[in-house]
Amino acid sequence: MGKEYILKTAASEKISRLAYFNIAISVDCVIFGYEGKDLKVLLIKSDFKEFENLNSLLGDLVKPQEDLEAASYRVLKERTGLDDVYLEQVQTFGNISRHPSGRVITIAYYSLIDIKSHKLKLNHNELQWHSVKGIKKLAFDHKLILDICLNRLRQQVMESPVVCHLLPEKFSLRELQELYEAILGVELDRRNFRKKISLKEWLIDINEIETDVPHRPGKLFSLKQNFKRKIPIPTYKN
Amino acid sequence: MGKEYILKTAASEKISRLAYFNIAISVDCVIFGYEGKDLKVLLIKSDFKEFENLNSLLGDLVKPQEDLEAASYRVLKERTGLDDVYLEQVQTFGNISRHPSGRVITIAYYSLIDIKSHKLKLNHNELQWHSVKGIKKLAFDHKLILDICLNRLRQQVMESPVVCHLLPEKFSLRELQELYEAILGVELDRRNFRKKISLKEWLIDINEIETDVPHRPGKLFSLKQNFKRKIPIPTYKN
DNA sequence: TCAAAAGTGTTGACTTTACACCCATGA
DNA sequence: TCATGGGTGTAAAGTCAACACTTTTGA
Repeated sequence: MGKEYILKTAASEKISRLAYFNIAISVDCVIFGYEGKDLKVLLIKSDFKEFENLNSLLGDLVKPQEDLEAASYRVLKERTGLDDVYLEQVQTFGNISRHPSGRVITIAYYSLIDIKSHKLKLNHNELQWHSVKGIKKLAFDHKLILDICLNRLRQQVMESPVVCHLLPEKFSLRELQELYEAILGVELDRRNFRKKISLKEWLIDINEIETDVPHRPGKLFSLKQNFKRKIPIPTYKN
Repeated sequence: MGKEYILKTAASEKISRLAYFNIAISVDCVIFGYEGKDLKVLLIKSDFKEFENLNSLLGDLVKPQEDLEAASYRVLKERTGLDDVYLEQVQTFGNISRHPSGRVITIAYYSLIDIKSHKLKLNHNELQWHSVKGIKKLAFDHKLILDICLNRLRQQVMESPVVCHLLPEKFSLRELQELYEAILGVELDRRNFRKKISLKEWLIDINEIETDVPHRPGKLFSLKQNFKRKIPIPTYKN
């Protein structure tokens, strides 16, 4: 059609986009932990009057010069003091009415941390671990975000050893099995579970055994180095 | 710690967030099609001087009052004239340097459309179908986005019948198998493929047969109604 | 009658599940 | 010596992969 196509330049685009500059971007982190055979999530009491007495996920606005992952890491670091954490992007939520103070699009990440070995600075009692099972209602659309992240975690459990990040560095196969059972909400057969795990070759036998258990101690394992942290995303070359 | 927590209200938040209002949001659609036993993607010649002579995905900025899915549908509608399209969010890309004109975070969707039965209004020759196989380089980080969407599509192929949206309403099992082969890049055994598909119970036998084929015509099938469009996401109640 | 694809079952290999006993340790 | 979980193998069921011939249609 007769329309002329004039090439834009970065500079001209910058100007024409001003009309769109009233959307805010945040990240929300579904921080999973595991303790007492129970999958937990770290929540904070909402500081929004609209959601008084409800908990919410941990999140923050993304800074103009900050990558999305960096923002998530910052939230984790600020809230838990941890920086060696498994983190994965799950989904972006952007309904126009999801936030009472205006248009806020949020990119949801889940992360997996070991509650016990990193005693995190729960710097005030409004920040606490909650059993995932017991959570009925959260501020904003955070219950939906939690549910979707939990689904993602469940999908990943059998395909990748990421869930080991919920356990201490060294763990027994029993602990790992209990973790799987907590995430999936099913009971697993011990022999079959061990067989399956050993076939995957995710773990190394570190030649140590449990201590302080009131029964025969089990062998301890560690996640192989190459499975730690995120599977690298394909790098981008142009 | 001694810090006082004052409840925010929507109104006070709105003001304090002004500092963040210089990030733009876009959606990019990886529009897959299928023709001549080849998986294709709809690309447009980039109108950015920085990417002269490169193609890019179809996308647009999200309007302040527009849901993310709505923005993707709008892009599809504007570019293809279609509005009954399968659409799925894949991932969000937000590296600070991914766009030459400033901070643009993009939410990538893939969509599946049937090239033949909806002759789309390719309103100028800068908008064209390209074989996915032959694409080496695209504008921005669009090659990365394409690769990740293609991976997602490949994952979905065996778990869900969404790929049928790439075929006409009525199709033969041969056509479906060829589509699977094109997406996965492998050859499949005809008997095993048919067995597997019939076990899934995704299709209904509509009691029609192919016409205009120079050989014995095959039976035609249709995707069962409940598998059309997106699997509904869990609704959110608070 | 030829060319082309439709339609259809069986076998062996492999994977998954169900299941039970003896062992090592701490209390 | 008891209670607790550690550690291990096998058989049956189910799933997956490989493979070939007859049928139907149009040209």
